[in-house]
Amino acid sequence: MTDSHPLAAAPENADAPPYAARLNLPQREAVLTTEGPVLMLAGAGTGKTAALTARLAHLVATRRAWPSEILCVTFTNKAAREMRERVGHLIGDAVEGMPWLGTFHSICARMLRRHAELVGLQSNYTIIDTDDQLRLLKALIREAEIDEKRWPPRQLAGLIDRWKNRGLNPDDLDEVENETYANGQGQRMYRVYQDRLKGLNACDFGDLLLHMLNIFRQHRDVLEQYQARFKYVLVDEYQDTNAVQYLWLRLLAQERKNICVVGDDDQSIYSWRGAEVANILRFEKDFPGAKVVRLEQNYRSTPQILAAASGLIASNSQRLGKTLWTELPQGQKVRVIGVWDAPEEARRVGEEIERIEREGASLEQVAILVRAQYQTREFEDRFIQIGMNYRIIGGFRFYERAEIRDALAYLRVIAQPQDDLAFERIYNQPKRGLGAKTLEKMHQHARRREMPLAAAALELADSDELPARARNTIGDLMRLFYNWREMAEAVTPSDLLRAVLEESGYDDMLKADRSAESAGRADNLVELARAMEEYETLGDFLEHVSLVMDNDASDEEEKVTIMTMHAAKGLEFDNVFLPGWEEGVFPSQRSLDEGGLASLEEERRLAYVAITRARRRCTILHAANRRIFGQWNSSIPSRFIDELPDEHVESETTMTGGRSLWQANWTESEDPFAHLSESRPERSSARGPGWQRALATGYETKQKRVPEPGRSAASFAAKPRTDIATVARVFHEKFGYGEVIGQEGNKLEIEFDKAGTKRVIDSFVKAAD
DNA sequence: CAGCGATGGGTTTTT
DNA sequence: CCCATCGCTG
Repeated sequence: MTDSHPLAAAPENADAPPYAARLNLPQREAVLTTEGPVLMLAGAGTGKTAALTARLAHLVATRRAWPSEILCVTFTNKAAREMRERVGHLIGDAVEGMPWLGTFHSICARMLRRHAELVGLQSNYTIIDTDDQLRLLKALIREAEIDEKRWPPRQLAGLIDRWKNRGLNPDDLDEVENETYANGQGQRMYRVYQDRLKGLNACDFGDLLLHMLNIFRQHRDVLEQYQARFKYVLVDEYQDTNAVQYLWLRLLAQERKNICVVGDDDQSIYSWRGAEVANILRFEKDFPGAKVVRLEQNYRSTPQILAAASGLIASNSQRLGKTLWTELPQGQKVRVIGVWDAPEEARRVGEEIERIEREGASLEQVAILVRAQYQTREFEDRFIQIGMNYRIIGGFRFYERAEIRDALAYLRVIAQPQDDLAFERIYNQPKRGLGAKTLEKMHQHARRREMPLAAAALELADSDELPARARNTIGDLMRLFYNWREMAEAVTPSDLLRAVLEESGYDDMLKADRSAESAGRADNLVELARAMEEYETLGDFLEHVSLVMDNDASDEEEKVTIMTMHAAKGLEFDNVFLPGWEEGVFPSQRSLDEGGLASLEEERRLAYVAITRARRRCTILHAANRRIFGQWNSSIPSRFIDELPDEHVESETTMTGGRSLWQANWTESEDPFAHLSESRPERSSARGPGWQRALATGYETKQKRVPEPGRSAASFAAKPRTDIATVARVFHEKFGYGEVIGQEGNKLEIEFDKAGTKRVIDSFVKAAD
């Protein structure tokens, strides 16, 4: 790169090792300052990961530390994986010897396996997820005879999480905290929950960190062992650390003080789940003499995008302050488009994407970033209609699906017979005729004999406590488990799973279920078995599944990405669309209500993150009307739009001129109320401004609206299918089963059983059998 | 024990 | 509006 900016005048240093050769001056400084505390303030797109990985490579290459002596912490598995890969490019196979590169949780889980007994666990403890956590809390709340309506389990779960995030054990709660749940029962319930987890030889996500913090605090020898081992500590996304993570890090780094943290206070968007920006703001106090390095040269975005984002974030008061600059050539102004309503917004975005696609852009380089998940629907609907490939990130994760959790529950009971939560999940799944009565009996017996549920079940199978039928069923089930445990010793985890699914009757259950989803469920289980192939032992796999497994669906096809702004952090795209910039939506009303100015500033940081995802083009949209939870709201443009510097923004609205606003864009082929008359006529009688109801109803008298002509590129591209005739039964991923009542090009008109009549692109349906 | 209607709640999300 | 969950009923 040819540097003209004085700060970037990094002399081409022939002596510089390869990993440092392409770094700019501040980056190089961050890499080469190995001793002592370093705070790297890295703005969006300034190459912080490059600096971080180079630093790691430098430490190893100069023999300052073995890979196994470096602690490198990230927040997400994805970040950890990426880091491992990039470090691998720099130092080669030595990266294999980096056991301590990972997320806070996976690193703590690994440590905790070694020291489990210090907190009353065995080393094969189970890590429970939020679903199990909730079910357990619910049971405990019932046992405590607390009104679960007034004091919902979710709330208690939230409180416990927050306490753990702050590093608080049950004994550490003060009166005020205690009072926050069920009139002073918070502390007791927290304690009961922790005790019960120990009994189950289990811990939740928060415990992984809290247990390790407790161990470090109470067992100096253990702490010293790790302090001695970790010669260098590196932390990514430091602005996202919460109190417990901060305390844990501080203990580990306080001896050698070779800690390098990387973060950006302007990108702190997770305070609502316990992250404390304060951690980054006070780093210099915690580690006196810390070297502060600012990375301010942006390599990602055009000057216009950068200026727009910088102008916006300048409205925040609480920040360390950075001045981003770039040498990239001029680009286009940030566009702000005002539309009438959400459907038009989606339509407009679709058109824009088709346009840039025609200009040769890849759909992979297009993202739509929304504030809240519900906003994705509108785009999904629209994209299905025009046949645009898209993927929605977020929502259900693979391992959160019921069938996956069922399968895992079987495996957990096999691996860890004490896991009552898992046993309870599957003892009657598939249905074996064991109901609440039997469960109650098992619980009673288990409590009396102080043994796990599965063990109690085994004993009951040999007693007269239960009716013969239930007794036999349980006996059979326990025999199965006995066999599986033996099998677990001999076969691979994935073969074991296949046997379990077959012999438990789970496969048969899915086969018998003729509903639309069951085929997909079976596929997911096949996929799960396949994912297990790479694990040697069941224990390995179970740990990975609870901590590490995420499904980044590997698609071959190019797709537009639709996701939340939160999920987009750390990513970049050539073209970014930011819909829904309206007061109440973004900034979110709820956020404002709950957190006041601090929340507004966090929303603004979110806007900053969103804009800085864009490399070349950024388009912001706002609609005048939007239906939220069935209610029509008319809205005004987000204050964030006003805060964008005028000279870098180009505004446009479809609602111009003296004509009434809605008419401006209402044509035969494209009317703003298409969605109202489309297949759900009852919608037109929805509550709403009277004039709107009147209009909608009036328009509806035309009955069959001429469907929008296929103006989308995608719909021209595909050839009509000939394998689907009118009146054929078909299945559609989203709308379910239906009957084809018309065909026009590659578009089918289908009367769905559940979803009404819709026009869809034929490639989205398959023949139903 | 399954299936139904009432009910209530509905940002952001990782691990 | 859409959904998940719940308690009641057959």
